[in-house]
Amino acid sequence: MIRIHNSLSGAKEPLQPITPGELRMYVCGLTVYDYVHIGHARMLLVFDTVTRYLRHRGLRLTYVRNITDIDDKIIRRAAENGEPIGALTQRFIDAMNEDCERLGIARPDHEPRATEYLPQIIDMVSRLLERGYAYVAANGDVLYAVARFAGYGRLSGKRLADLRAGARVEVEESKRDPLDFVLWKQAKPGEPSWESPWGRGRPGWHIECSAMATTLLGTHFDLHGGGLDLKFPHHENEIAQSCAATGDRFVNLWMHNGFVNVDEEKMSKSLGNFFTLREVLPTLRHPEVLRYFMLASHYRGPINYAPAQLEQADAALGRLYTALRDLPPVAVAAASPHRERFLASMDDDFNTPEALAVLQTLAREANSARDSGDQRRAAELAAELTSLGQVLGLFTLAPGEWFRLAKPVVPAFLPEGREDPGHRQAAPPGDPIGDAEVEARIAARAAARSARNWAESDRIRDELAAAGILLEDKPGGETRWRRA
RNA sequence: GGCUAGGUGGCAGAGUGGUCAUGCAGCGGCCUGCAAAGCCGUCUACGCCGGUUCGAUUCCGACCCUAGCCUCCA
Repeated sequence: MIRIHNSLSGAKEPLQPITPGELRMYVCGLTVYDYVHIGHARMLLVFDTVTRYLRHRGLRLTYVRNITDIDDKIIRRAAENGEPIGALTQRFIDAMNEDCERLGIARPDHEPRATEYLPQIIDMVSRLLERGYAYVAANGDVLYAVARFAGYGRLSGKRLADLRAGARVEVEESKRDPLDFVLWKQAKPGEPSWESPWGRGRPGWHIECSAMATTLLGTHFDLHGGGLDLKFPHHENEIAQSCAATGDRFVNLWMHNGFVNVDEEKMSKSLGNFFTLREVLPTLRHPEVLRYFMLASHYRGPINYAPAQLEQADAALGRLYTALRDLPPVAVAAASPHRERFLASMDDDFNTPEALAVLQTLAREANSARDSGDQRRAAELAAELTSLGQVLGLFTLAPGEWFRLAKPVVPAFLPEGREDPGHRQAAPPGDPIGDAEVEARIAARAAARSARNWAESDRIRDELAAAGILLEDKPGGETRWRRA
């Protein structure tokens, strides 16, 4: 049985699909006005893992991840760039898709854009007005009347009185309650707008998700995810809107992924401590390193982004690839204690660190079997390792390919006014060497070795090492190499 | 101020009322011409103070500390 932590109850709950064998999941995606950063990547990877695993478990899953392509920041950024809004959003949607492809993140089944759902949004706002959950304010905006919704605050564990007391924002006088939020904004000159019963305007952020989710997945579906920062107020508001408009339950289970921190602080634009995938990926041997790094921590906890940690992930993943080398492909056993432990870990609220521990154990046992000469057993364990790792999106490379990839040498990139967090990597002192040249020098070394000329043999090895090429002499006399 | 998560060995990071996380780094050994990789062993961790218990890192209470949310944010 799969158990998932539900933010609504604060406890792990058994996953019970509304329709047996079938799941529907909505995840709040990105507002597209800039490149994807590591924090976004975590959300994308977490729900990619959830998707992969639930499907691996034989459930049919419809995965919806929206795109917010109209909002204040987009409008502002487009104006700054002197770029049409549609061009800006399309540019960053394309960039996001490229980034996802590099990371092996599968496209959702549906990727609705807010601007394609105006009729549904307007319809939902109308219903909220009809049912008395919304009102037209003096300035023409349509607002949600938070006090009308009995369950408000349940998801975030907040009480209306506490929220009002803690309000740190100046209250707009048009609001009846400081907590009321905008469903429909009146158009301002020069801003994109759509016709509505309340005049030209554009939708508030929260209503977009309610409209897209209920349109694509129905008024009651299984899972809803997003970053922890969306829990309040965005998801709280989604619940209020959707339940009030449809009278249905909306979502059974809410999942929230933790933040990516830098120096124990949340990665965010305002702190200037964010790193985009376009900056980070070129510092890694392969995008899988980032995936391994993310999987090595539980999805709900915070993770601290630091190059040293990515180094550790590189080493740990490299160890797995090492165990897979030079073994013949064999069929994967249908059942095994390792597979059981892997599934039990993942069934327990997607405990990926525990699942990775299973993979590492498989690697050790495969190496051990190989050491004791049991190639057959080693191959079986390696096959199992590969198959389980692929459930998590690992092992997209053949083992041999991994060892041909070098950790790249990149210049440091420093956000304004910040210390170098350690991205600068020293280039190997020697010149980079191509594969053919490496092979030639290894041949020369083999000749020296057979002549028992250890001085020459070691000289060649040191020379290669200086250029980032590491050699391993196998028992049969064959030498294999990898890039450091 | 209100609310919510946390504080685990040199580092990262799971987990559990009483033999094992796991990886990285270190140390010793095996293997190797020497290495590398690998294997074996080792390094005896659970913020602080009480309580419950035969026994607590794990349960309860207080305290200290950290982060997050309460404003846009994955």
